[in-house]
Amino acid sequence: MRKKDLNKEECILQSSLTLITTQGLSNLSMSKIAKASHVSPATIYIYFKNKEDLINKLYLKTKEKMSESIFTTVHYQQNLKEQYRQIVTNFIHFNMENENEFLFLEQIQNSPVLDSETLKESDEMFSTLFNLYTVGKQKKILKNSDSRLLSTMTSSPTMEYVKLFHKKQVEGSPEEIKDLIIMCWDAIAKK
Amino acid sequence: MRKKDLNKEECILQSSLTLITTQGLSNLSMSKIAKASHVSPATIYIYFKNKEDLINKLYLKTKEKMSESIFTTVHYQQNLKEQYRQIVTNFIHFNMENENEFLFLEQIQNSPVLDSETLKESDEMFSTLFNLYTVGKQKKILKNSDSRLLSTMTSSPTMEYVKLFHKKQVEGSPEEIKDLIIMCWDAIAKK
Amino acid sequence: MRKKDLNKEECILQSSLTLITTQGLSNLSMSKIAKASHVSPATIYIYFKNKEDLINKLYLKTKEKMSESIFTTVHYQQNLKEQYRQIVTNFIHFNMENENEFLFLEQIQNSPVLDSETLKESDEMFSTLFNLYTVGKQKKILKNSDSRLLSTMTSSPTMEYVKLFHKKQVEGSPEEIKDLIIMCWDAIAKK
Amino acid sequence: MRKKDLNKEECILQSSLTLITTQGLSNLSMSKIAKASHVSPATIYIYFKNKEDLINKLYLKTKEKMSESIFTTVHYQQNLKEQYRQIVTNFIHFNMENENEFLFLEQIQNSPVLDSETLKESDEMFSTLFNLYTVGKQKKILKNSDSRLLSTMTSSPTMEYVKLFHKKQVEGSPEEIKDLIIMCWDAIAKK
DNA sequence: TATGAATGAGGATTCATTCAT
DNA sequence: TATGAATGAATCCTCATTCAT
Repeated sequence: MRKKDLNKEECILQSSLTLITTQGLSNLSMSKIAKASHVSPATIYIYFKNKEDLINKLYLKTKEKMSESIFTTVHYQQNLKEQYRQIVTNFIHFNMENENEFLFLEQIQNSPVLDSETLKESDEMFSTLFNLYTVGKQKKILKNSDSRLLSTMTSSPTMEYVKLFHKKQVEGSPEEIKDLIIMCWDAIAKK
Repeated sequence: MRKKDLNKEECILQSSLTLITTQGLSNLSMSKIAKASHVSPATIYIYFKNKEDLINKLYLKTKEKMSESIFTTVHYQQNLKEQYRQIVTNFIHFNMENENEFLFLEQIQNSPVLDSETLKESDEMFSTLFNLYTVGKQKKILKNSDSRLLSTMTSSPTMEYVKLFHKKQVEGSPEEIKDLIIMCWDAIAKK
Repeated sequence: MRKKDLNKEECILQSSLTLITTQGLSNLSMSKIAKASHVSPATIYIYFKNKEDLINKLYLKTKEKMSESIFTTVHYQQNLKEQYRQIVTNFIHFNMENENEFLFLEQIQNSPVLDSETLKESDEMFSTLFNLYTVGKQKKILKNSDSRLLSTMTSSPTMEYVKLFHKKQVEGSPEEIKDLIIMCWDAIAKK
Repeated sequence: MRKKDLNKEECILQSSLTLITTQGLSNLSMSKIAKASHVSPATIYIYFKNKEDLINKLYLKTKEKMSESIFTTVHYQQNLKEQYRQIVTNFIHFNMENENEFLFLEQIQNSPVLDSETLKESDEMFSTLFNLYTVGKQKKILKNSDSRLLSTMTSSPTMEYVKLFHKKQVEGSPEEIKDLIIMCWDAIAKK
């Protein structure tokens, strides 16, 4: 008996990602995925319990890829603001360099297809960032708000910025990005 | 001859709104809307060209309702920061008091079903706010960023806050809201 | 109380004819006719019992128009062959000059929507021609076949010729037409 | 894995043929076909791209069946007139013995659902006959007309004859058929 | 007469999923 | 593991026709 072919699973996920970004989440169908992956519809069900499961796994995989890209180059011995700066910079670059992943995440973020388990796992990947907020609040560097609010204060404008970048309505220059990050920091930092 | 029944159109839109917030945009179907509106599927097509048209019109109607609620009580003779405070307060309250509308807008904001014409019309409803940003930048009160970024800097965290409110994870007290708005202002104001 | 507006009936029939020739009989719908005639769907039902009735009446009207065009200029004092020549020439010219009517008749000829009453009425319009065949057989000028066969022997190749003409695969010159008619005559004439 | 069931495809085509001849092409629907074939509507789409494709394939299959029946027993060493006689006799018999196929072809011949590719393929099946016309013209046996006209000169009256036969308005006796074929030959033969 | 609204039934097609191999 | 066939349910939408005015 053969092992599950990881390449095949990978391939299915990759095709799904592309289909979602090109045709929209609501136009995604299992048979389209099958066709795009050069695989039988039935095969997809070997790797994924159902469509919902597939999408949730794709979400997790994408978030994981992003999290790796964001956190691995951070120097945790540096001060908090500098860590923040590095992380957010990485975040912006990841989304600028991976348009497919960016478009996918944008579409899926508020979708009801993401189940709570998935959302929890996803949050855990970004616990580093949440810790940073918690510590920042303890050290009286950051405003004493709910960490989710502090988090949005950064993620939303940066995502918006990247969207403008992909629409070529914004340059994406280091200066611009620096300014953006400063703005975000100001929003969460204690005055 | 019979006249178009405005109640019927209203009813269809209302049912759609409810269905979207309870079952999700991707589970919305014309026959479900028909059933919920106690109307034949064919009747919907008298009032709306197709499903896309219906959703776009629902979006516009909702945005219009919101815009009215937000802008009508603003005192434009007051200074810019105070105007901002009033608008954002109204915005938060509208979304707290109209959970259905809030949930709908959250789901639809990044959806590809919204056509450019609709987005343009929607933007025009909020031109007041954009003018405020423009003026603020001219008066050197606000940071010199793209207005869409300044806008996101406010809308994203407030929407996030309202989400937490509906999940009963924040209080929604006047103090909390005041703090939130201050945080938003700090993010966009020149130091 | 107003009279039925004959122009309106005429207009509905005309629109139907055009719709059938441009979009095909199977794509004809009452609402399309209504739209094309600038009339309410309900209005059509004042003039026609139903869709079938409309089509049958359109068929009769078209056949009548054709029959008038074909038979009025025939000189019945002339000999049988000359009468035949005139009639067939008129038939060909009518179909060359009225492409819409030609295309309509082609589409409808073998359709089951034509009821027997309509077919009978239509046949009666062309009784002149059938008489000609009967007389011809009596006078031993024509072959002693069923008149319907003799009739087809003429109508089919001439219709085919006109089809080629409208497809611009045939000239439509008087000589060509003369040859065609000779061929038809040879097919039915006693040797 | 399962193989495509040729019987199923055959069955779908057969059901379609019957439905068309009994209820008319315009009353044909995919769900009716599904029901008549004891198959899910979705299954039809495994074998045919869509309704149009199904009809076109049914047309080709029917024409093929006819072409086989017409041409296989012809003795091509015999003279042209004799070949013609054999072919036309076969043609008439095929249509007399296969009423369903006959009625189907009559309905579909001038229908716009037949695409040009199908018509081309169909023509190629009958190239034998066209060659015969071409050779006949070269040998000065046949009139020098467009082969499509010569062809119609035979097919139309024979089809009409068969129609009368099925309506029992004509005997179908060998003598009648012989006379009919003579009439057709006279129409195309050089005098 | 004339009409726009209204509709249940049905149109073609695709869906997510399972079956049989 | 892998698959193409198979499917009932669902999709959006249009139909011919009638209603109420």
